[in-house]
Amino acid sequence: MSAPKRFQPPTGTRDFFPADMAVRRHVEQIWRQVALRHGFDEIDGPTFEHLELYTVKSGDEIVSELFSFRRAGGEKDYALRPEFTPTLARMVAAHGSDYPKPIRWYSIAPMFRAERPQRGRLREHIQWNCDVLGDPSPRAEVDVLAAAAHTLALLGLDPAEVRIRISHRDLVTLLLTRLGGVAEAALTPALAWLDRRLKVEPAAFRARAGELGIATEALACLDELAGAPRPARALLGPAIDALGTRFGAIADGHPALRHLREIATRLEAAGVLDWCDLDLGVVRGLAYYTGTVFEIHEASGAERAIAGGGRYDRLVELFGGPPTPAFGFAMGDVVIRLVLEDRGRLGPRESYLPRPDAFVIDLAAGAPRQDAVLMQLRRAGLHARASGRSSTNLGKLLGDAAKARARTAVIIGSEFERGEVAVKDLDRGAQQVIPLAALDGALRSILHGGAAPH
RNA sequence: GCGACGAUAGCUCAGUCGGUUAGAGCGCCUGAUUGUGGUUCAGGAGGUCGCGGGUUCGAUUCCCGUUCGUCGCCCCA
Repeated sequence: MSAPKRFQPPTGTRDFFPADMAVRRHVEQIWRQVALRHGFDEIDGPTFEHLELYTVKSGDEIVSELFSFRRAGGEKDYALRPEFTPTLARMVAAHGSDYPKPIRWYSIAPMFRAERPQRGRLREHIQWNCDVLGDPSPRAEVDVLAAAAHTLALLGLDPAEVRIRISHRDLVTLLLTRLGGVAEAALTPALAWLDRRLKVEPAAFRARAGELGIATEALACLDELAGAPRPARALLGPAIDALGTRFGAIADGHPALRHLREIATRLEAAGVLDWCDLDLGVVRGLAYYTGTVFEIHEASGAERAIAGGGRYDRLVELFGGPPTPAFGFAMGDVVIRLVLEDRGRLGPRESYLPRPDAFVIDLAAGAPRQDAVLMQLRRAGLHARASGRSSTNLGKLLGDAAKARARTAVIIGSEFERGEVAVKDLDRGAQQVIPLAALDGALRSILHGGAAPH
């Protein structure tokens, strides 16, 4: 026999052993719970798509960032999905008309990218997408943003720790053209450079901005509006309060500003406005965004963006569907988990594993009666486990029960001949002898917090 | 695709200025007169020092390569 070959997981991927999986489920369950409560239906699509789905808008450069492949002997190019939105837009373009508008869908699924892993970025991660399609009004934004804020709260974070930074591409464009003097042709590179504003040296930023034709007036305004994001509450007041004296007068009455103010009004009513900042520095790199864009960041700027999203009113049309305004966002599991760890919001990993309702111990090791009791409990809907060892040492078996974090131990001993078992509440230590026929009820009474009768 | 740094027990790490049997804590297994746990005590198992090559009398230690990881660049979904 040849020497065994040891395999490691591929670069940038993760193995989820039980405790890690339990933490993952903790986050996913909150995502799912929020989506459900907010009226989103779950969908999914293929894990890989035709490569063209991603290149049609972004050009061929993006291929190097995708895992793309071709079936042996085949001629079609495929790619593991790097994001969900193209799949969603494709699905809506094909069958969106079958559903009443607005469509509110979510998905929780793995996404892939071929880049070198670094903090907060792996080659495979689990991503939650939440989208509203067919509603051009600010209600779409509010539906999504409220779900995002609700999620942050349920994860144990508060508005002092994480901020939802909201922006609008039309406002940024207006600023660049009217105040910055940027020509139409230079708009796209100017927006792209803006996206990098906080990642490069201020001097380097100004130098390149000058080349792009962005006037110093606009840069000063950006420093004011994007350097220190102001609470989105400012949108409830005059335009000058929200956008400053220079830009406020120009933007006053602009549809984009009106849109943002309507969003703010509704966010206030929903009780989530205080999670939000207005930050025109948020542009987002993706080409398909058309209006409102936002990112969620840890307040101190630590870690990468926790989530990001925006309006993509043209994308469904681009994939051959009817004109369908859309707004959505995506949150990955990697960064949010880092933030929760940074903030000490995650307990010990093991604490997320499900606790067995009952741990069945048979003092005559290996007897079939143990299987009978286990199945009785399982048929009654309880989570029942037993030790894998063949010991009859009750102390050790109770140790196993404690290690499994079981809530009760069902001990099968000599009483079994009389049709009885001992039931021990492992959290409180109390123990009683119960007829087998009454076992389910006795366990449920313990599990539901009722103190065992003394 | 590029750069820096790292890899010793299941986990977190110490150590070897190149030299006999490589250590600790935690975890795991066994036991402490055979029906009561998460404490204690005593034992025990477990490492080709990531992998491959080179230098050397001798390499876990030095050099090169490689894989994986961490952090950054590019890019950003």
